Amino acid sequence: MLDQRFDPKSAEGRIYERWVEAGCFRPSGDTSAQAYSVVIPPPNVTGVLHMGHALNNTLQDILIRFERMRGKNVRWQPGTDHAGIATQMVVERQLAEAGNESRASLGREAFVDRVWEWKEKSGGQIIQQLKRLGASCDWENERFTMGDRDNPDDQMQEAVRKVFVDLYNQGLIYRDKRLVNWDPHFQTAISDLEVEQKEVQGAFWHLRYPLADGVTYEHPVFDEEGNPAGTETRDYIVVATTRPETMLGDTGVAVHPDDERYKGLVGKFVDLPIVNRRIPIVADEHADPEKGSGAVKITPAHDFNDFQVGERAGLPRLNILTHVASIVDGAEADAAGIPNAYRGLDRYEARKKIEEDFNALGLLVEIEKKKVEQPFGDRSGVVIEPWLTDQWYVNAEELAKPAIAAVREGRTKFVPENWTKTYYNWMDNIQPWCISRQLWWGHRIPAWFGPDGEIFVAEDEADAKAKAEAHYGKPTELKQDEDVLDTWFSSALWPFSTQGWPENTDDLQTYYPTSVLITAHDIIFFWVARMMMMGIHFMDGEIPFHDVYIHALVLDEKGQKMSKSKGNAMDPLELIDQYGADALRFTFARQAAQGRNIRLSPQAVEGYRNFTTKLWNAARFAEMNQCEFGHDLAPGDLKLPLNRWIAAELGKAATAVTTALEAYKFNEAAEALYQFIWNVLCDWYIELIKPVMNGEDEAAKAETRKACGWVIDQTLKLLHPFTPFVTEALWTQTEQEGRKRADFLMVQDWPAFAGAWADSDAEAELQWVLDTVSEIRSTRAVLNVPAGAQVAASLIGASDEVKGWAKDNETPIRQLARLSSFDIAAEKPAGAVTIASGEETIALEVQEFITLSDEVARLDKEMAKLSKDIEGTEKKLSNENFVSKAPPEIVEENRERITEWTATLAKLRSARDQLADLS
RNA sequence: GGGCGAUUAGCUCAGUGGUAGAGCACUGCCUUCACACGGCAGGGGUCACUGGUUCGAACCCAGUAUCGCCCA
Repeated sequence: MLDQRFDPKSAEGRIYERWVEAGCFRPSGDTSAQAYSVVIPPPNVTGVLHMGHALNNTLQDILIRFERMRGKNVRWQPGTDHAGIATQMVVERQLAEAGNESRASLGREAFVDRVWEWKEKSGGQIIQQLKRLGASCDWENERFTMGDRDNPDDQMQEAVRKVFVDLYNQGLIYRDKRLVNWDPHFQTAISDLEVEQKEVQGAFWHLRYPLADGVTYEHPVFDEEGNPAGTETRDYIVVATTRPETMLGDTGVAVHPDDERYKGLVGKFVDLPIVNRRIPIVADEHADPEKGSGAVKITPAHDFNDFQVGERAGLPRLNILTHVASIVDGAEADAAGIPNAYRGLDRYEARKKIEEDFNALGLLVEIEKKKVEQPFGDRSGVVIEPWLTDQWYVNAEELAKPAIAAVREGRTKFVPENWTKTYYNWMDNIQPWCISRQLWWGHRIPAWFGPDGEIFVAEDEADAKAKAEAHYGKPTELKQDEDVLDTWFSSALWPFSTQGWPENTDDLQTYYPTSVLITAHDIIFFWVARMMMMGIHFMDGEIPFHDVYIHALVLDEKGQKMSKSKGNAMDPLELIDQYGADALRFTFARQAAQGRNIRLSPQAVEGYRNFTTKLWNAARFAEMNQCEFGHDLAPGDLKLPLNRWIAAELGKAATAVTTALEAYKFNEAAEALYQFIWNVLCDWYIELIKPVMNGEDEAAKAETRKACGWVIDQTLKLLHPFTPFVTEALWTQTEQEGRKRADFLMVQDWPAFAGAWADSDAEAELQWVLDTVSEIRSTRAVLNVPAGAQVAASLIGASDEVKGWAKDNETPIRQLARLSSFDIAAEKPAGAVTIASGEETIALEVQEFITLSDEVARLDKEMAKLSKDIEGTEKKLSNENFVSKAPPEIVEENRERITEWTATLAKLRSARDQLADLS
């Protein structure tokens, strides 16, 4: 006997264990079956499960379970990425807390050992959390982007080395000195995507730069109202900057070529104050005449725009900052002519001093407070410095070409389709990808330097040495590059490295390309773009995934992004504790409409928990009524219209779910199931079979027990991808003597009925029963007939077919509508209230319970509505254009409506007239 | 500045050309033998606005407004 309700807390873990033990998550390995593969977007090894993960993995699991049940050879590839900065951060913090030890004091090797230890012990928490969600990943094939600690020949590492070496040999990886986003806190380069532009309170410093060589010019001036007031002679030019300290590195001033004010100054020079550097005034369109004075200082070594201006104008690049963002000292400072007072100052101290010194020199025009955009490191939270360094780059532009083409040609499709634009937009403007990081945790770059700086790129040191010997003509000492690769460099290989590449394994053959990548839009650049580039390049032009499904972001109830700092983050694990994983999953599915974000509220989750309870109780009812589970049924097996009808409804639901899932319309699939289970199966079918179960007709009982058990079995299958735990629990617990469940629900065959159970006769009959019951109930309620009162009813003017339906369904109708009798009559009993619908009439003998005014109101209201509907439809039909141009079936439909409504209206009017007589 | 999206019931949202829907909330009734995490019945909407296309528009087109996200 089933408990009164499902207890997720005690059941979920146990069920999951049983699946794992039975190896249910393994690919079937059936090579005759179609392969279906998905790689998990590998979560960060330091990560904990947040709502985004929960949604992402729920959707993946729904598809995975669905396709597994459809008999495909399914691999859901799990794993984590090694998250260079994040992981290094965690371990450094631990070291500091534990014994005030630093990364530097420990040394590289020992530090990396510590990171591995941390990873073994506490890394990958999120993997355990995914299991609580019910994720049916192929855990036995779990991968880590750093591979295996104890095995330097590990294939995950080999893949990274091979990709690097190959791309280098193909000229697609190179070393270059460019501006990078430098994180002065972590002292490494970071990617554009790890930089967040944030608006903060800042200022524009308006500075006077004196013109060199005694040059002067006429500058327009304005009066207090802002009207032109002639010109004044100036021997200086004003520049505005948000970062005054960078003036130490200025090597030019730019004005717009069309700016009349400064036309005469182009080609002249400025004496840069403080450093006394003579720098040119150049014309460049980067200068915006509308902004500030229209003249901008150019610091090519410390600003991305200025870098380009400098390149166009041939300006030198002067570095003035160290790796911790203080002003340079020593030879570099000598070369740049930086005064001693500035050397070694932190960037913000330098800013203050520049301000003071300009003020003292009378060269500070004003400090204009305003909001400015500043780049921040997303992990360090400090302001990023554009910094000139030697780094390794991937020629992303070249790799992007086939990746763009693959989408243009439809070989990879975005769902919803509008994300292709975002993809193109980024890919079309892609910048060289800086792949080196000044970290210790990561894949060490397989490049060695000779004493003269000659570079030898090779998969291992021996190979590099051999190359060096060939180059120098003798064995030569080499030094490996200190840097590691961007984490995303290895993640980009995920769809093929996880399947055994560079070996041409069976897995690779079978599971690449993957079927679909499921991710959120904010990761298109990180994931999709990079995997596309690497996948196509290294897999002979074969795309890494056929579809890319972009799902919503999960927002809080107010529609705001969840974040720790805002304090509005909901913990998926807490919701799972409270309502069960199934409830959370179903909530996601139900709300995952394409192209729209999800606002999550605990109340919604509670509602779907109630839904699972509803299902549970339906099964409980079936069990209490000796329904038979665990058997097959064919369309001819059912004779009773009631059972044929529910089978037909089930068939429709199954088709709806299948079609929706095939199109990634999770919300439609969930909706179809919700409607079927609650509003059809529970609200009607179970209520309708109660009289059968309590009745005397043993044959009907036997068939209904079979039908009901079978329908619930099929329903469990259909619902399983969405709510795996409660459905599996029901599957197990409804196992009956003599009908053992052959296997877990999760490995059952997906119900694929096509139209086999469609049954228009049964559907018409039951639809009539449902309508009849609803109309009687509604009339009773409107007329305030006491809920418990049993009233006599009769059916008048029905066709023979309807009379037959009425007779066959007399008992259920009586029970559901609370009738003492339901007879077929020739005419309305005196005083009875009538329900008019088309040709037939139902008379309710409720005189003793009702007031005349209620009945008058009921009839008037219905007549008013009908009249309005008729009027509208008549108007439509009187329009010649409508009749001639609209499809005939639509016209016909409208004509039929009029006929039916008119008949009903006439009956209502007659009932109303009789009432008027009574009063 | 560029791109994308949203605007439908009190709230959260479905609905891509043919009589406006769901969940929650709300109102009334019901301790009916699966379920009060429940049942039955109800109330509630100029589908943001303005034009256009069409026999017919929440839906297609153009524009406006407001809000959001991404990129520069």
